[in-house]
Amino acid sequence: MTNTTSLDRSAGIAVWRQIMETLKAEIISGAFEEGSRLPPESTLATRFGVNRHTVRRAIAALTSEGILRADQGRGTFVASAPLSYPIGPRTRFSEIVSGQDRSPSGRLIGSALEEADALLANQLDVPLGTMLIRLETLRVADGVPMMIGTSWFVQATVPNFVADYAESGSITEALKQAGIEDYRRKESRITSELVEARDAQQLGIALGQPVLVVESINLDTSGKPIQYTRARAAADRIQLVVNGNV
Amino acid sequence: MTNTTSLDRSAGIAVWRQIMETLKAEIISGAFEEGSRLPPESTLATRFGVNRHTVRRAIAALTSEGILRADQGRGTFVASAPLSYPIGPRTRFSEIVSGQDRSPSGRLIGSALEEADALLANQLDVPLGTMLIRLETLRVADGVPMMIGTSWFVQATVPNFVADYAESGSITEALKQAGIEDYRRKESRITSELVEARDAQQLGIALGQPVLVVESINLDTSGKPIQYTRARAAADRIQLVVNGNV
DNA sequence: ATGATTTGTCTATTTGTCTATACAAATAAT
DNA sequence: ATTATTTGTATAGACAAATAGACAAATCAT
Repeated sequence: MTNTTSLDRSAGIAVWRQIMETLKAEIISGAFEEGSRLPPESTLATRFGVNRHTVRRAIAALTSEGILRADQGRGTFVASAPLSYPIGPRTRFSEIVSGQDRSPSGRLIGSALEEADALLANQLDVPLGTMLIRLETLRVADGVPMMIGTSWFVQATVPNFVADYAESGSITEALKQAGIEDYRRKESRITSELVEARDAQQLGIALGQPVLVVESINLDTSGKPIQYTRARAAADRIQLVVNGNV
Repeated sequence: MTNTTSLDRSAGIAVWRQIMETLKAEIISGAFEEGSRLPPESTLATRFGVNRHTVRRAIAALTSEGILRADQGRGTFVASAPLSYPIGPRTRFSEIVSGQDRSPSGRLIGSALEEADALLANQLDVPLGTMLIRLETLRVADGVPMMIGTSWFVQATVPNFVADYAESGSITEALKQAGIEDYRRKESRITSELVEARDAQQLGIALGQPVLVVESINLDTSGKPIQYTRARAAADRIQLVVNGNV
């Protein structure tokens, strides 16, 4: 097996982690099937041009994630190559988002109070340190988790928001309770990242998989930002469609 | 001052790199505008709960990427915010990039003739087996590879396309040569994948990193599809901005 | 049973990262 | 001019990461 992945020793990323991620990507991509044996540590060490102990650390990390299992004398095996929901034709992002703020299809999985850092303060156009409400929601379609959303609101403008949202299950409804009758989307910024551990668990996707990240800002009728949302969706389940007449 | 991004000291990722990525994300998001001054190193050090030297290393990395510029005695400034790529019905890469004071350049890295398979035939609304021109282009901004695009055209409608494109470096120009004066975007479908080996090399990113994938169809004035494009961009370099509703 | 292979453990050494402190050099404000 | 602020440079120590070598323990092939 050849080694296209070269290690970067000055990138601020530990070598064992680079090896870990390379192996993980290969397992995910199907280069090693579930139950199959990995090359022995010594072989991997030569392949990556690295000491055996460094490979061992990478393997240890993957073992603690449940991806590998090492048996003394036998070898190291792929324990669980999780897992993709092959849900046929891709769900359209717009279908979910169009119903997003109105139908109670979102599950509240957490909320918190926190102070605005530089990024949030800028997005919501408030001073640093302003108290914000953070809302974590999970969108599910046909029993399959689709999207995790984190929304921030300025606490002062929507004081009783969490309770209202919990009751109605609708952001629109909860905003109405706070006297905000209408709002519109300012813009959405779309990018993509590797999934974080917590999101991976919630979405039921493997670490090392990409997620689509959509950051959006909603404005009230006067143009003041009232909501900043960062949604993460499993990239292999969701496709975002932008029409020409936007 | 709080920071939502907490530092992980046992993840195999150097603290300076985590700080670097946090700052970069904040610059991209617009928390610091181009030309504006960053908080002094000592302030950032307190904010991240870290020694000043660690912040300095993060800043050094961003400086060598051309994102920051540090002046002794004055402060550290945002030199050039990473690129945003707003898409819409009439957006063309070169227009956007030139609008942001970056010099556009599309490099032809390959072309071929091939028959339409089921997917392409459907997208371009032609019979199976129709001869298509496939074009591989690499977009570069300020010397940094931004995006790889694969475009398919129906050969019969643009017979001399490859030569025309090679000469002008512009798809719009090459289409004009074929008598197509104007076109508009029908829709764009956005998703994300793990980068493929060839793309990784062209874009200069590591395997296992995510890419944004934008599939789009351009129509001529009569509504006939003339171009189907599948573009891949390094997710940490390009951000899609969509105005209005997604 | 024997030997080869493979993972597990241990110690030692070198290199990289982060902290701590101090001071120099350039700039800005007064 | 003087002072305060801010970036640049230097040194030293604590700790993590990576290398190196050696050996034990389990498994497999013969």
